[in-house]
Amino acid sequence: MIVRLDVPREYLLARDVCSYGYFLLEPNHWSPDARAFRTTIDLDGRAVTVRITQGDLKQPTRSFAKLRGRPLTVHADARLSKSEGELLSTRLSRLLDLCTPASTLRDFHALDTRFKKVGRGRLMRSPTLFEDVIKTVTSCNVQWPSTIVINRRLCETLGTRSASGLHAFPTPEKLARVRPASLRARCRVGYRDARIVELARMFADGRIDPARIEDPHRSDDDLLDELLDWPGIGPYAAANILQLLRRFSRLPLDTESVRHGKAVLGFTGTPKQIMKRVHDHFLPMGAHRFRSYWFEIWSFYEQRHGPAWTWVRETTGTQFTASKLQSSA
DNA sequence: GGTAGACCTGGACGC
DNA sequence: GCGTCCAGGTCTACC
Repeated sequence: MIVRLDVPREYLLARDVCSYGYFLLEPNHWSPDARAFRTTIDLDGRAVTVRITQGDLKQPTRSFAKLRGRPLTVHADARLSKSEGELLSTRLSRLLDLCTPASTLRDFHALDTRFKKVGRGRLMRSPTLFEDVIKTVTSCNVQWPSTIVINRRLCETLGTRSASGLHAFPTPEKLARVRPASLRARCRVGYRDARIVELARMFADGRIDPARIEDPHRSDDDLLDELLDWPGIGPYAAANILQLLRRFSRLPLDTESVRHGKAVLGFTGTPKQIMKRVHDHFLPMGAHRFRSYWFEIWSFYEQRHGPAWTWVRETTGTQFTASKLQSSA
Protein backbone atom coordinates (compact mmCIF):
# COMPACT_ATOMS: atom_id res chain seq x y z
CA MET A 1 0.00 0.00 0.00
CA ILE A 2 1.39 3.40 -0.99
CA VAL A 3 0.41 6.68 0.66
CA ARG A 4 1.45 10.21 -0.25
CA LEU A 5 2.33 12.50 2.65
CA ASP A 6 2.47 16.25 2.07
CA VAL A 7 5.20 18.17 3.90
CA PRO A 8 6.01 21.84 4.63
CA ARG A 9 7.67 23.81 1.79
CA GLU A 10 11.20 23.64 3.20
CA TYR A 11 11.01 20.01 4.41
CA LEU A 12 13.94 17.82 3.37
CA LEU A 13 13.69 14.18 4.47
CA ALA A 14 17.43 13.39 4.47
CA ARG A 15 18.28 16.48 6.52
CA ASP A 16 15.26 16.57 8.82
CA VAL A 17 14.96 12.90 9.78
CA CYS A 18 18.73 12.55 10.32
CA SER A 19 18.66 15.33 12.90
CA TYR A 20 18.65 13.50 16.23
CA GLY A 21 20.29 10.31 17.50
CA TYR A 22 17.03 8.39 17.69
CA PHE A 23 17.11 7.94 13.90
CA LEU A 24 19.89 5.39 14.61
CA LEU A 25 17.83 3.44 17.17
CA GLU A 26 15.46 0.54 16.47
CA PRO A 27 12.85 0.35 15.12
CA ASN A 28 14.22 3.16 12.96
CA HIS A 29 16.59 2.59 10.08
CA TRP A 30 18.04 5.07 7.60
CA SER A 31 19.54 3.82 4.34
CA PRO A 32 22.16 6.30 3.05
CA ASP A 33 22.34 4.62 -0.37
CA ALA A 34 18.61 4.60 -1.00
CA ARG A 35 18.06 7.79 0.98
CA ALA A 36 15.12 6.01 2.52
CA PHE A 37 13.84 5.94 6.10
CA ARG A 38 12.25 2.76 7.40
CA THR A 39 10.42 2.24 10.64
CA THR A 40 7.85 -0.10 12.17
CA ILE A 41 4.92 1.39 14.03
CA ASP A 42 2.39 -0.30 16.30
CA LEU A 43 -1.12 0.75 15.25
CA ASP A 44 -2.99 -0.31 18.39
CA GLY A 45 -2.01 -3.97 18.25
CA ARG A 46 -1.00 -4.37 14.61
CA ALA A 47 2.50 -3.46 13.46
CA VAL A 48 3.16 -1.98 10.04
CA THR A 49 6.58 -1.39 8.49
CA VAL A 50 6.85 1.70 6.34
CA ARG A 51 9.55 2.83 3.93
CA ILE A 52 9.62 6.56 3.34
CA THR A 53 11.29 8.36 0.43
CA GLN A 54 11.14 11.85 -0.98
CA GLY A 55 11.05 12.64 -4.67
CA ASP A 56 11.06 10.27 -7.61
CA LEU A 57 13.53 7.43 -7.03
CA LYS A 58 13.27 6.44 -10.70
CA GLN A 59 14.69 9.82 -11.59
CA PRO A 60 17.03 10.53 -8.68
CA THR A 61 18.42 14.02 -8.39
CA ARG A 62 21.94 14.68 -7.13
CA SER A 63 20.80 17.91 -5.57
CA PHE A 64 19.01 17.64 -2.25
CA ALA A 65 17.78 21.21 -2.65
CA LYS A 66 15.54 20.16 -5.54
CA LEU A 67 13.75 17.70 -3.23
CA ARG A 68 12.81 20.38 -0.71
CA GLY A 69 9.08 20.39 -0.06
CA ARG A 70 8.36 17.44 -2.36
CA PRO A 71 5.77 15.06 -0.87
CA LEU A 72 6.91 11.89 0.84
CA THR A 73 6.06 8.48 -0.56
CA VAL A 74 5.14 6.04 2.21
CA HIS A 75 5.22 2.35 1.28
CA ALA A 76 3.40 0.28 3.92
CA ASP A 77 3.82 -3.50 4.02
CA ALA A 78 0.09 -4.08 4.57
CA ARG A 79 -3.28 -2.69 3.59
CA LEU A 80 -4.63 -0.31 6.22
CA SER A 81 -8.14 0.54 7.27
CA LYS A 82 -9.16 4.19 7.23
CA SER A 83 -8.64 4.53 10.99
CA GLU A 84 -5.27 2.77 10.81
CA GLY A 85 -4.22 5.09 7.97
CA GLU A 86 -5.17 8.13 10.03
CA LEU A 87 -3.30 6.82 13.08
CA LEU A 88 -0.23 6.09 10.94
CA SER A 89 -0.34 9.60 9.53
CA THR A 90 -0.57 11.12 13.03
CA ARG A 91 2.36 9.06 14.29
CA LEU A 92 4.54 9.78 11.25
CA SER A 93 3.78 13.48 11.57
CA ARG A 94 5.06 13.37 15.15
CA LEU A 95 8.14 11.34 14.23
CA LEU A 96 9.08 13.49 11.23
CA ASP A 97 8.33 16.76 13.06
CA LEU A 98 5.94 17.93 10.36
CA CYS A 99 3.86 19.87 12.90
CA THR A 100 6.39 22.60 13.72
CA PRO A 101 5.16 25.70 11.88
CA ALA A 102 7.46 27.43 9.35
CA SER A 103 7.07 30.63 11.40
CA THR A 104 8.75 28.91 14.38
CA LEU A 105 11.72 27.99 12.20
CA ARG A 106 11.91 31.58 10.88
CA ASP A 107 12.02 32.84 14.49
CA PHE A 108 14.82 30.40 15.27
CA HIS A 109 16.84 31.40 12.18
CA ALA A 110 16.41 35.08 13.01
CA LEU A 111 17.83 34.40 16.47
CA ASP A 112 20.60 32.00 15.41
CA THR A 113 21.54 32.85 11.81
CA ARG A 114 24.14 30.03 11.57
CA PHE A 115 21.52 27.46 10.62
CA LYS A 116 19.43 29.55 8.21
CA LYS A 117 21.40 28.66 5.08
CA VAL A 118 21.39 24.90 5.70
CA GLY A 119 17.80 25.08 6.90
CA ARG A 120 18.33 23.12 10.08
CA GLY A 121 15.53 23.51 12.60
CA ARG A 122 13.31 20.44 12.62
CA LEU A 123 14.17 17.59 15.01
CA MET A 124 12.96 14.04 14.56
CA ARG A 125 11.52 12.16 17.54
CA SER A 126 9.45 9.03 18.20
CA PRO A 127 5.92 8.32 17.01
CA THR A 128 4.68 8.31 20.64
CA LEU A 129 5.56 10.07 23.89
CA PHE A 130 5.99 6.68 25.58
CA GLU A 131 8.72 5.63 23.14
CA ASP A 132 10.47 8.98 23.62
CA VAL A 133 10.41 8.56 27.41
CA ILE A 134 11.76 4.99 27.37
CA LYS A 135 14.41 5.86 24.77
CA THR A 136 15.51 8.70 27.04
CA VAL A 137 15.82 6.33 30.02
CA THR A 138 17.83 3.89 27.89
CA SER A 139 20.30 6.67 27.06
CA CYS A 140 20.99 7.53 30.72
CA ASN A 141 24.17 6.31 32.37
CA VAL A 142 25.20 4.15 29.41
CA GLN A 143 27.38 4.77 26.42
CA TRP A 144 25.70 5.15 23.05
CA PRO A 145 26.50 1.62 21.74
CA SER A 146 24.66 0.16 24.74
CA THR A 147 21.64 2.38 24.02
CA ILE A 148 21.62 0.93 20.49
CA VAL A 149 21.69 -2.65 21.86
CA ILE A 150 18.98 -2.03 24.49
CA ASN A 151 16.57 -0.54 21.94
CA ARG A 152 17.21 -3.37 19.50
CA ARG A 153 16.47 -5.97 22.17
CA LEU A 154 13.37 -4.16 23.43
CA CYS A 155 11.93 -4.23 19.90
CA GLU A 156 13.01 -7.79 19.06
CA THR A 157 11.77 -9.34 22.30
CA LEU A 158 8.66 -7.29 23.09
CA GLY A 159 7.63 -5.42 19.96
CA THR A 160 4.73 -6.45 17.74
CA ARG A 161 5.94 -8.05 14.50
CA SER A 162 4.94 -6.65 11.12
CA ALA A 163 4.28 -8.56 7.88
CA SER A 164 7.89 -7.81 6.90
CA GLY A 165 9.15 -9.62 10.01
CA LEU A 166 10.34 -6.39 11.67
CA HIS A 167 9.33 -5.30 15.16
CA ALA A 168 7.75 -2.11 16.45
CA PHE A 169 8.75 -0.51 19.73
CA PRO A 170 6.91 -2.21 22.64
CA THR A 171 3.65 -0.66 23.78
CA PRO A 172 3.16 0.44 27.42
CA GLU A 173 0.71 -2.45 27.92
CA LYS A 174 3.27 -5.03 26.72
CA LEU A 175 6.12 -3.62 28.80
CA ALA A 176 3.87 -3.25 31.85
CA ARG A 177 3.28 -7.01 31.91
CA VAL A 178 6.97 -7.96 31.94
CA ARG A 179 8.73 -8.89 35.16
CA PRO A 180 11.67 -6.51 35.83
CA ALA A 181 14.12 -9.41 36.20
CA SER A 182 13.00 -10.80 32.84
CA LEU A 183 13.40 -7.42 31.20
CA ARG A 184 16.90 -7.13 32.63
CA ALA A 185 17.92 -10.59 31.42
CA ARG A 186 16.44 -10.25 27.92
CA CYS A 187 17.12 -6.61 27.11
CA ARG A 188 20.29 -5.74 29.05
CA VAL A 189 18.64 -2.76 30.75
CA GLY A 190 20.49 -3.40 34.04
CA TYR A 191 19.23 -1.62 37.15
CA ARG A 192 16.79 0.39 35.00
CA ASP A 193 14.50 -2.68 34.85
CA ALA A 194 12.02 -1.74 37.61
CA ARG A 195 12.00 1.92 36.57
CA ILE A 196 11.14 1.09 32.95
CA VAL A 197 8.38 -1.35 33.97
CA GLU A 198 6.92 1.18 36.42
CA LEU A 199 6.92 3.89 33.73
CA ALA A 200 5.12 1.47 31.40
CA ARG A 201 2.53 0.72 34.10
CA MET A 202 1.98 4.44 34.67
CA PHE A 203 1.30 4.94 30.94
CA ALA A 204 -0.83 1.78 30.71
CA ASP A 205 -3.11 2.55 33.68
CA GLY A 206 -3.52 6.23 32.90
CA ARG A 207 -1.46 7.74 35.70
CA ILE A 208 0.53 9.29 32.85
CA ASP A 209 -1.83 10.71 30.26
CA PRO A 210 0.04 11.75 27.07
CA ALA A 211 -2.70 14.26 26.19
CA ARG A 212 -2.19 16.04 29.50
CA ILE A 213 1.60 15.98 29.14
CA GLU A 214 1.42 17.33 25.57
CA ASP A 215 -1.09 20.05 26.52
CA PRO A 216 0.46 23.26 25.06
CA HIS A 217 -1.21 25.40 27.72
CA ARG A 218 0.96 24.03 30.54
CA SER A 219 4.08 25.92 31.54
CA ASP A 220 7.57 24.45 31.11
CA ASP A 221 8.17 24.72 34.88
CA ASP A 222 4.96 22.86 35.70
CA LEU A 223 5.80 20.06 33.27
CA LEU A 224 9.38 19.80 34.48
CA ASP A 225 8.19 19.34 38.07
CA GLU A 226 5.89 16.50 37.00
CA LEU A 227 8.54 14.76 34.88
CA LEU A 228 11.01 14.83 37.80
CA ASP A 229 8.54 12.77 39.86
CA TRP A 230 8.59 9.90 37.34
CA PRO A 231 10.83 6.90 38.13
CA GLY A 232 14.22 7.00 36.43
CA ILE A 233 13.78 10.62 35.39
CA GLY A 234 16.32 13.10 36.79
CA PRO A 235 17.33 16.60 35.65
CA TYR A 236 18.97 15.44 32.38
CA ALA A 237 16.15 13.09 31.34
CA ALA A 238 13.43 15.61 32.25
CA ALA A 239 15.05 18.34 30.16
CA ASN A 240 15.46 15.91 27.27
CA ILE A 241 11.80 14.87 27.45
CA LEU A 242 10.88 18.56 27.42
CA GLN A 243 12.70 19.08 24.11
CA LEU A 244 10.99 15.94 22.74
CA LEU A 245 7.73 17.69 23.70
CA ARG A 246 8.93 20.61 21.50
CA ARG A 247 9.76 22.80 24.48
CA PHE A 248 13.28 24.06 23.88
CA SER A 249 13.85 26.38 26.83
CA ARG A 250 15.87 23.84 28.88
CA LEU A 251 19.17 22.09 28.11
CA PRO A 252 19.70 18.41 28.99
CA LEU A 253 23.21 18.87 30.33
CA ASP A 254 25.41 15.79 30.56
CA THR A 255 29.01 14.71 30.00
CA GLU A 256 28.56 15.46 26.30
CA SER A 257 27.77 19.08 27.23
CA VAL A 258 31.02 19.22 29.19
CA ARG A 259 32.99 17.79 26.27
CA HIS A 260 31.38 20.32 23.93
CA GLY A 261 31.97 23.19 26.37
CA LYS A 262 35.66 22.35 26.57
CA ALA A 263 36.42 21.29 22.99
CA VAL A 264 34.27 23.71 21.01
CA LEU A 265 33.43 26.63 23.28
CA GLY A 266 36.85 26.73 24.99
CA PHE A 267 35.49 26.69 28.54
CA THR A 268 37.72 25.61 31.43
CA GLY A 269 37.11 24.53 35.02
CA THR A 270 35.47 21.61 36.78
CA PRO A 271 32.71 19.69 34.95
CA LYS A 272 30.14 21.45 37.13
CA GLN A 273 31.56 24.87 36.29
CA ILE A 274 31.65 24.06 32.57
CA MET A 275 28.01 22.90 32.63
CA LYS A 276 27.06 26.24 34.24
CA ARG A 277 28.93 28.13 31.52
CA VAL A 278 27.26 26.09 28.76
CA HIS A 279 23.91 26.81 30.41
CA ASP A 280 24.65 30.54 30.54
CA HIS A 281 26.09 30.60 27.00
CA PHE A 282 22.76 29.58 25.44
CA LEU A 283 20.52 31.75 27.67
CA PRO A 284 20.15 34.46 24.95
CA MET A 285 18.49 31.87 22.70
CA GLY A 286 15.41 31.91 24.95
CA ALA A 287 12.68 29.57 23.72
CA HIS A 288 15.08 28.17 21.06
CA ARG A 289 17.93 27.30 23.41
CA PHE A 290 17.92 23.57 22.79
CA ARG A 291 17.74 23.96 18.99
CA SER A 292 20.76 26.24 19.03
CA TYR A 293 22.69 23.99 21.44
CA TRP A 294 21.79 20.78 19.65
CA PHE A 295 22.55 21.88 16.10
CA GLU A 296 25.89 23.29 17.28
CA ILE A 297 26.75 19.82 18.65
CA TRP A 298 25.28 18.11 15.57
CA SER A 299 27.47 20.30 13.31
CA PHE A 300 30.49 19.18 15.33
CA TYR A 301 29.58 15.53 14.69
CA GLU A 302 29.05 16.21 10.99
CA GLN A 303 32.44 17.95 10.70
CA ARG A 304 34.07 14.73 11.90
CA HIS A 305 31.88 12.07 10.33
CA GLY A 306 30.29 13.73 7.30
CA PRO A 307 26.63 14.66 6.83
CA ALA A 308 24.33 12.74 9.16
CA TRP A 309 22.42 11.28 6.21
CA THR A 310 25.59 9.32 5.27
CA TRP A 311 25.95 7.72 8.72
CA VAL A 312 25.52 3.98 9.13
CA ARG A 313 24.32 2.74 12.54
CA GLU A 314 26.78 -0.16 12.77
CA THR A 315 29.85 2.01 12.05
CA THR A 316 29.51 5.79 12.34
CA GLY A 317 26.49 5.41 14.58
CA THR A 318 28.51 3.81 17.37
CA GLN A 319 31.10 6.60 17.53
CA PHE A 320 29.17 9.09 19.62
CA THR A 321 30.56 8.66 23.09
CA ALA A 322 32.17 11.50 25.00
CA SER A 323 35.47 9.62 25.30
CA LYS A 324 35.75 8.87 21.56
CA LEU A 325 34.78 12.41 20.60
CA GLN A 326 37.17 13.77 23.22
CA SER A 327 40.08 11.90 21.70
CA SER A 328 39.24 13.05 18.17
CA ALA A 329 38.57 16.70 19.09
C1' DG B 1 20.85 21.76 50.13
C1' DG B 2 24.97 19.35 48.95
C1' DT B 3 27.59 15.13 48.35
C1' DA B 4 29.28 10.25 48.32
C1' DG B 5 28.48 5.83 46.87
C1' DA B 6 25.72 2.17 44.72
C1' DC B 7 23.46 0.71 40.67
C1' DC B 8 24.67 -2.34 35.70
C1' DT B 9 26.73 -3.05 31.29
C1' DG B 10 30.21 -3.16 27.90
C1' DG B 11 34.58 -1.64 26.21
C1' DA B 12 39.52 -0.91 27.03
C1' DC B 13 43.49 -2.52 28.97
C1' DG B 14 47.03 -5.40 31.21
C1' DC B 15 48.53 -9.85 32.23
C1' DG C 1 40.73 -15.82 28.26
C1' DC C 2 40.36 -13.61 32.56
C1' DG C 3 40.35 -9.83 35.90
C1' DT C 4 40.24 -4.94 36.71
C1' DC C 5 39.06 -0.33 35.77
C1' DC C 6 36.19 3.17 33.87
C1' DA C 7 32.16 5.87 31.82
C1' DG C 8 27.49 7.12 32.08
C1' DG C 9 22.69 9.71 35.01
C1' DT C 10 19.61 8.62 38.87
C1' DC C 11 18.57 7.49 43.49
C1' DT C 12 19.22 7.17 48.40
C1' DA C 13 21.45 7.84 52.69
C1' DC C 14 23.91 10.82 55.22
C1' DC C 15 25.88 15.21 56.87
